[in-house]
Parts: sequence; C-alpha cells; structure tokens
Amino acid sequence: MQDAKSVQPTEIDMAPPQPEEAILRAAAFCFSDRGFSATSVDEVARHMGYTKGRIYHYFRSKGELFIATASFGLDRLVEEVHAAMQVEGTAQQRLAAMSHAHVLTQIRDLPFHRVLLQGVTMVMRGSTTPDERELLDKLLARQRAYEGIFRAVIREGVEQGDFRPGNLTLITKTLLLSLNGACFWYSEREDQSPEDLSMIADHLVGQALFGLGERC
Amino acid sequence: MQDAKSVQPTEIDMAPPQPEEAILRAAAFCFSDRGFSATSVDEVARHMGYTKGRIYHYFRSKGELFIATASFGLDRLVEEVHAAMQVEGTAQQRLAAMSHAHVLTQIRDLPFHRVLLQGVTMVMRGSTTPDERELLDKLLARQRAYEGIFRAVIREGVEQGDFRPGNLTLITKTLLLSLNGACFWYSEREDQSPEDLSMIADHLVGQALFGLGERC
DNA sequence: TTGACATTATACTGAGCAGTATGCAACGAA
DNA sequence: TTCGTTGCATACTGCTCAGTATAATGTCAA
Repeated sequence: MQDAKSVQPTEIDMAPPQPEEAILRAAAFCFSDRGFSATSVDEVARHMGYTKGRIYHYFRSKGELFIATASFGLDRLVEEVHAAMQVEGTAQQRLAAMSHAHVLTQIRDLPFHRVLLQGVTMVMRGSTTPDERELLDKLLARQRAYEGIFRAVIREGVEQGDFRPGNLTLITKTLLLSLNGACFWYSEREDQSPEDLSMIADHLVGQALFGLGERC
Repeated sequence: MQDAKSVQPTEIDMAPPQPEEAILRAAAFCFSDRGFSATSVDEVARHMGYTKGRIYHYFRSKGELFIATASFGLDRLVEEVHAAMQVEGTAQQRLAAMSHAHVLTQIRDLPFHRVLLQGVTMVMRGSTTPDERELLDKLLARQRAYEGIFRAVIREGVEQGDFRPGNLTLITKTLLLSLNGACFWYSEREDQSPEDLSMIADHLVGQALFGLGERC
C-alpha cells in the first residue's frame, strides 16, 4: 500500500521502527526503575519481549547501553532548550522559556532523564572499558556544556540586574536541581492531563526562578 | 588511667567504640560511592579492615544494613532540625534555622545522607524479605514525617503572609530538593574550612527560601 | 579451671548474571 | 538457485556475590 521505503521513518510512531530506539526505551524503563547494577540485560530484553541476543547485536556492552540511554535523554534536552532560548526578550524571559522546555521535556520522557541523573557519574565507577570511559567522558562534557548554557543566561540576567548576584556555579546548580524535581518525585498517577503537567512545570519554573531573586 | 567504664562513650571519638557504628560508617561510604547493588558486603568489610563475618554478626542482611545506614542519617537530621525549630520568631525565621541545620547536618555526614537519598525507594524494589519491607516502610514513614515538619512551617509562613501561596506539597518538595544540593554535587576538595561550609549552607538556604517568595 | 557466650575469620554453596559461541532463518544480490 | 549478510535466539562459561556453616579465639562468671 504505502511505499515504506520512500518515507524515511524519522519520528516516533506507534511502534518504534528502529530497533535501537525500542531497546533504548526498554533500557530507560528498567534502568530508571531499578538502577544500573540491579538491572540485568536479560530483564531489559524481556521487557521488550525479546532476548539478550537482540541487545548485544546493537550494543557492545551493558555499560554502553546505559550511556546511550542517558545520551538519548540529553539529546532531547539540548534540542528543546536550544529552541527555547531563541525567543526574544530579556535574559530572565529566555531563562524562563528554557526552564519550561527543560521540565516539559523531562516529564515527557521521564525514564530517560532519570537515567541521565542517576549518577552517570556515580553509577559507573571503575569497571569500565576504555571505550566506555571515552563515551562517558563525552557525555559528561556535553552535560557540563548544557549546564553552561544556563549559567551564561543567568550571568547575563545578573549583569542586567534581573537577578541578584552570587556564586554563579552554586546558583546554576541549585536552579537545575530544582527544575529536575519531577525526576525525583513525579509518578504518573490517575489523571495527569497535559494541563496538569503544564501546571507542574509552571510551578517548578516559578519557584526555581524566584529563587534567583528575580525582579524584587 | 581513665575509668573507661564510668564514662559511657556516647559520642564519636577518634575510634568508634560501637562496632555497629563503625560498620555503618563503612557502609555509608561504600553505598554512597557505588550504589547499593554495586557494593558487595565483602567490600564494606574490607573497607574497615575486617571480614564479612563481622557484618553478618550485627546485621541480618545487606538490605538491613542499607536501611540501617539510611536510618542513621535520618536520625541525625531529625535531631538537629528539631532543635533548630525551637527558636523563637516568625515561621520564616524558624524555617531558615531548620534549613540551615538540615544542610549543615548533611554536609557533616555526607555519605549517610547520600545513602538516604539514593532512592531508598527505588533502590530496593522487590527482592526484599518481609522483615526488610517492614523496616523500609518505617523509614519511609519517618521520612514523610520529616518532610511534614517543613510543610507545617511553610504553611504557617504562607498564612502569615511571609511566603506566597501555592501547592504546598510541590513547594515543600522543591525546597527540600534544593537544600539537598550538596548531596549531589559537593565533593570535599582541598580547603573547605568550616567557614566555606557555612557559606555554602548560607547560599543554599538563601536561594531555597527566596524561591518561596519571602518578604517581597 | 571450666563452661557458656560473644565475636570474628575462613571456607563453602548456590544463584544470578555479563558476555560469547553458535545456529538458524530471512532476505537481497549475483 | 546460491551465497553472503543481517538479525535475532539458544546454550554455555566463568565469575561475582549473598548468605551460611563451621571453627577459632577471647571473655567473663562460677
């Protein structure tokens, strides 16, 4: 019927066409649920209704799978926040837009972002191959760069008198931690309409930005 | 020389007199460093220069050890914050004192509090004996109660017009998460004099309380 | 001195798991 | 049709680890 070949399936449809992404989703679910060490590769495979062979066909090790999963989450954040920071306005307004995008992106694909936070740093001490080590370093560098985007905008806001001055690193880290709240306490319960989610995001952004001492 | 028996060794001296506490400290270090699942009981024992036998003499399982470790941290928080909330003054002043105590207590025994946060909830899904389950439930209940103390004071502050109103649960969770920042990014580097620590605590408390919209 | 109990080490067992080897089916190209 | 290649499943291996059994040592009381 449809010419399946002509339409490169770029985005997420009902069934993920790329096996890689299906694996990543299963991995995100399991890793975020039980942690890296407590999750077995067999478990991830079973969660998709497949077996280990499939995973090791696409990923070289459990560690690589973990890093790829976290990386996937970070990709989404970078995309969305980069888009959001293009809005015109004061540093404060841009920071608000970025924060909003950050929270909404996180909530949309919560498992990935839980994995990303789950101590990419802590979880994989030692016991990593050089290959994994390299991937991990790249991921950490990108994470720092992501944080740097926020820091730059905050600095601008401080210089423009929108925010009160202070230790920029501490300010940034505290802001982002507040924004990450959903990763810690959010659980998809009954209702949770898109409006609810937006409300939660509004609240988080509001309290986090208030913490910067905006427009007082 | 000294009559060792007459002086019940209540507090932490150079060498912890209670084997339980020595074990808890080693466990806190290891668990916070590599996570629950990735830490073996042998590792904890080696970290003290002892062997597994010692640990299993005092704790019935690895899970119980983990819960006891987290519990120990929570005990300290409850003690200190209860003391701090006795200060006279507005709700805002009491909350500030409590927050300060919270942060300083955390930094003083960081490994314990990292364990406490390390997803007491997430880390131990399934695979727990009924005994462990019961201990875990008690711990979680106490954790909720601890959060409740903060919520009560915040509510009071809102009623007195010190803080802007909003979803009390979200406000409380965001406040505490901000205060917990040190558990995520603090690393004991070179200097770190008591003054530095106090400065960090001041900053965290300041930004977190500002987020409540105090005295605007 | 003896016996009961507390404390710790050592040795062992069984289970779970990461990673590998191999086989097999489907598919496209020659 | 045949052959190579991709995409998986199945079976196996070696290791790590929680928990246990046992023994050795110390301590205190009678």
